[in-house]
Amino acid sequence: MRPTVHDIAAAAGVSLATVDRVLNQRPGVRSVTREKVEAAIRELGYIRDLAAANLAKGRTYPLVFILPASDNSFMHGLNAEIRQAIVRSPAERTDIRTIEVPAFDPAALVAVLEELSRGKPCGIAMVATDAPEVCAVADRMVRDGFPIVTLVSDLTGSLRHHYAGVDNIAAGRTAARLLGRFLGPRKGEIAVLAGSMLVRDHRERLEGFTSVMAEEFPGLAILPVLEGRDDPEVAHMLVADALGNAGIVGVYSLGAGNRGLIRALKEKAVDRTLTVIAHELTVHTRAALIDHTIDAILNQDAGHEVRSAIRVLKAKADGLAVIEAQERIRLDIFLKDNLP
Amino acid sequence: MRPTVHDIAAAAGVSLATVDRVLNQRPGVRSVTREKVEAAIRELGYIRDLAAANLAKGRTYPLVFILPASDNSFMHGLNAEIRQAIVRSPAERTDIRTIEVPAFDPAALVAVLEELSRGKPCGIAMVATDAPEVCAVADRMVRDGFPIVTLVSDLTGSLRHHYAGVDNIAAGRTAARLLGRFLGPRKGEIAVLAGSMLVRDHRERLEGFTSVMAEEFPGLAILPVLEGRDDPEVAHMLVADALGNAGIVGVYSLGAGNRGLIRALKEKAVDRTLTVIAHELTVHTRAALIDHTIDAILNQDAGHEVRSAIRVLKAKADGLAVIEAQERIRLDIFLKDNLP
DNA sequence: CCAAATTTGATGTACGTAAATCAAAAAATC
DNA sequence: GATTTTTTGATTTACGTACATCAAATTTGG
Repeated sequence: MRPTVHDIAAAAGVSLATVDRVLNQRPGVRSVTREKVEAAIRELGYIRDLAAANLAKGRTYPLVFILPASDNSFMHGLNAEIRQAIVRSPAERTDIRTIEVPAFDPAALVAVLEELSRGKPCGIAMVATDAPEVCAVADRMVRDGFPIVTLVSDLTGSLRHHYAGVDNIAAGRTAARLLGRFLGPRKGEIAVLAGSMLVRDHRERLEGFTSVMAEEFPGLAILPVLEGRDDPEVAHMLVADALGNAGIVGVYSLGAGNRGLIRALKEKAVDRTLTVIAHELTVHTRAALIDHTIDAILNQDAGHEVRSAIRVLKAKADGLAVIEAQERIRLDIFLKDNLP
Repeated sequence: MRPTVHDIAAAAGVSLATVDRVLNQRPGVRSVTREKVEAAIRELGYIRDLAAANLAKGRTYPLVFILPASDNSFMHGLNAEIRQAIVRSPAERTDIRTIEVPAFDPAALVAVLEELSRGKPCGIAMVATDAPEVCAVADRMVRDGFPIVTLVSDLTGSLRHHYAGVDNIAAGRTAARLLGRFLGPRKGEIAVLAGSMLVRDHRERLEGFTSVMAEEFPGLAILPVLEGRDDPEVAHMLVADALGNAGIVGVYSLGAGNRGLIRALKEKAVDRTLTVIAHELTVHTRAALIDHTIDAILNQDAGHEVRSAIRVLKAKADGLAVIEAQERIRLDIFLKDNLP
């Protein structure tokens, strides 16, 4: 049987009340006695029963998710996963709420964080806009004891406890290698469709992509990046226009707005053998993968990200360790054969 | 606040004892009253607090992992993950033990299951040897109320509650497409190295592989399968021998024993441009991926499989739902750029 | 309508921890 | 040595559920 508070009280020769004072760092214990108790805790290998403690305290974990107000499939999916987590809240003792902030707006995010830091949430998960002022507030809050994890998009050089998202440089590198290998000996130009170069994940994907392309596939030249603002209409226009260039042999779409990309490909490239790699598995990209319009999809699992963020925040709130391997968000590579 | 047993007792106009009798299906309740209580439970949306219940019952989850006594990297990794889970046992109320059985020996597995069915484990996870007699015992135990999940290797047509492993047909298909696309216009022969065609996962990988190859890459011919018995020495010999065939342009290694494969490749194929796809990420395959001896690795995450099996077994023991998406074991595709 | 059987209520204890109160003991101060 | 302060002990209640016991009420059978 696991030792209980009673056992350590007996072992240390003190009363239950004193053990409780030590365990919950309440005042009124001489340091000699405190050490006696701590010794007993170590010797018996006491670990408190979190479930029993939470029951006694009537504890819940108030968590806040801060999300950008972006209207794309991925953010919708992320929202849906958070709603699922809210449904599971009773069983997990969580109390989750979401706050929407304008996208790419550091000031708005800072304002929300400032507001939260006056409150009592025991954990914050945010899709971070990567700006120094955001980083500064986040770091201050971390130092004040707020568990903070970044979700999907990280904060450069921040003290945040954890990043629940994929390694976007690796994603870009992987895309480059897949594209390069799929094209084999073919030479030509590669069109890159991004959302905005102001977003960190997009910049990083591009960075990874261009570096592998330069190092390993010198026969492929990257054309100037098309910024589709994650908007299907804009993306459609840009890609349709770019496909006028007959030298293009491949496309890498590293952001959202793939509906527009797919439409443009179906209109303009029926007769051509383009190799296309896109990010994010949606109904549209899935269909395009199946009908060979797209050759591979790189994906991050929003459900995994949300569940991971919650697990990590709870663990940090309790001062517990996390299982690193479990919380690593993988870059999923989907070909038409391994779709879920 | 969540409703408690007290609330439903009050709402149904009965005593706590009666509510308890209904909740824990104890006898001595008229069906009229039982229905009154059940109505109150539904109306108030009562869900019992599992943590409190487990505390009151002093419940633990005795789980058994049945593993083949195979001496390869993957099984060692699986064992290590189970040991990690055992370390976490106190916090998770699990009580995990492992049993080793001879590999590919249905009778031995059946004997162990029979033995367990006389005992009290609340859940069994097993790397199944896919034989009708195993399936029969497993199904009987499922009907008797034992939660059973298959791990890594499934039981054809069984009633097991869950399979914690990858879709091996999809894995084979994915390998074929990767190999086909990487080879591009090249024509030639493909060597396939398996462990044993008696193992279901290997059969399935081969099945998926050959079907995609036949459908989509007619220029590539699959040579007769080399059965390396998951043994590096045997694999080395077979591959070294096969590489005498100058028509070989690609290799698919769908089992273990990759150390031998890699050695053979380094000895015999330095001057050739072979495309190689292998299963299972180990120190050896990882190094080979980095030095370009291998082009892609397909992997199943043993840690994820073990944690998933435990979550599912606990949920089944409690009659709870599982999060399907969370328990789906993904086929990881590693290129040298997205290694963990 | 009475006796027997069944159903229900009332109550208490337990699980392991948190948290509070009040009294008792020990230590520090003068 | 008396007084104040600090430290400790003893005890209780609570969290939400499980489970056991015994008495009281109700239903059923004859």
